[in-house]
Amino acid sequence: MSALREKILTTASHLFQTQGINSTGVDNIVAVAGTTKMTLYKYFRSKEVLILEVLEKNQQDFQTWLVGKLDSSRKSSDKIQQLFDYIEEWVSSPAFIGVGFIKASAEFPNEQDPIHQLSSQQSREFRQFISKLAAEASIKDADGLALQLSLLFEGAVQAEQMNRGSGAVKYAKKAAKILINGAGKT
Amino acid sequence: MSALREKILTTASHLFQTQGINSTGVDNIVAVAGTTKMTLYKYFRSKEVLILEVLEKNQQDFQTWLVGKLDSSRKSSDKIQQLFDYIEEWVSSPAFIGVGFIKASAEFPNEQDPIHQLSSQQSREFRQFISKLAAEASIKDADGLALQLSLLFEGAVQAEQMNRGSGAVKYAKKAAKILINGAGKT
DNA sequence: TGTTGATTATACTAGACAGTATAGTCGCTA
DNA sequence: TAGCGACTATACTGTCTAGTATAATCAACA
Repeated sequence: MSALREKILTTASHLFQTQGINSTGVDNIVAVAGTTKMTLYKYFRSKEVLILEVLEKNQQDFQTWLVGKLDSSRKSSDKIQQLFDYIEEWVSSPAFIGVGFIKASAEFPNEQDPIHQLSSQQSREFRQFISKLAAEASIKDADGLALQLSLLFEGAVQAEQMNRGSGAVKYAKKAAKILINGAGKT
Repeated sequence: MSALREKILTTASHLFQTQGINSTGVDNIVAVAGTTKMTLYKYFRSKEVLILEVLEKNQQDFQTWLVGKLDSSRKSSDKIQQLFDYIEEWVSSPAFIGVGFIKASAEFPNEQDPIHQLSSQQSREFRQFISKLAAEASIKDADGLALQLSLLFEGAVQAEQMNRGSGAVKYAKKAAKILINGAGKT
């Protein structure tokens, strides 16, 4: 894949998170990425398509990283226990700038909007991923626990973005342990 | 206070939540409110001031409603237990359209922005309110529990907005009970 | 050297948007 | 009935933005 294309994607991702999606103009993106509008529109049909691709890339990068971490776990039933350890590691890293689909669904609340639809789909998929981990750990109401953990996750990311270094993730992790240990097993 | 001023505030609040703040134009607001820009700018110096007032009104309305509900509790130590019952009632009501400061902080991520500052202040104040309830219930780490409950709250509101009727609040409530009961007392 | 493809530079269109100016309408009250 | 204040109607300015058109540059390569 073209290096310029990549550069535009990462630049857009960064600007979207730090300035907001609607507040970030195409001119702004190309200026920071060191290219021109012509090139951007060569790779992306429209700003909307760019936004969608940024969302997909972000989610894929995170999922890939997370799955890689979890695969090093010895037993699959341990994975749900370690989930928030990795989430904390990820959120605490200096490179962390937020979760795309959370911000996007807030900025595009209209349910007919393709951007909103992709956002809520990603949120759903992440919840299903957690549910799978819960099921592997023989938890009875895997979907219920997954929903609760996803609430903690989204809340923590939100809080961490609202004021950085609030320690929200640390407490989310503690809460997650309590909820996991309190969940009934099959 | 002027009825028109009130009408503009509630109309703007509704449009901000359903379409996004940045995506809602002043022309749009006055058209729906059935008035003109001249009148809007008579009551609000700028769109930014309007946004700030909408945020303040929303939070005040919610807090007033919530405090009224909680005051009917017999013992003050019961209040923290009932908090999520009322939150569920509020989120499940047809009139619910979201929480202003969550959306606003997502759309205005710049920490220097007055709108972002007000949003994060409101989030902080709500957390302190929960902390006070926790302290009244003799919970040892009141601030820690309050942070966890606020994560559940914000996560649930977010989820409920992402797809309505997902039952997120119900599971948030269950999680809250577990966390409250698991918290150490002084 | 001449051609090709990717990229740049720059200027443009068309529409949206915040905010203002000016004149007019309507109802109330003296 | 005359005046006053709240509100409307409408047109305007200036700025920003997404997206396009056109020509120029540059590097690789045959």
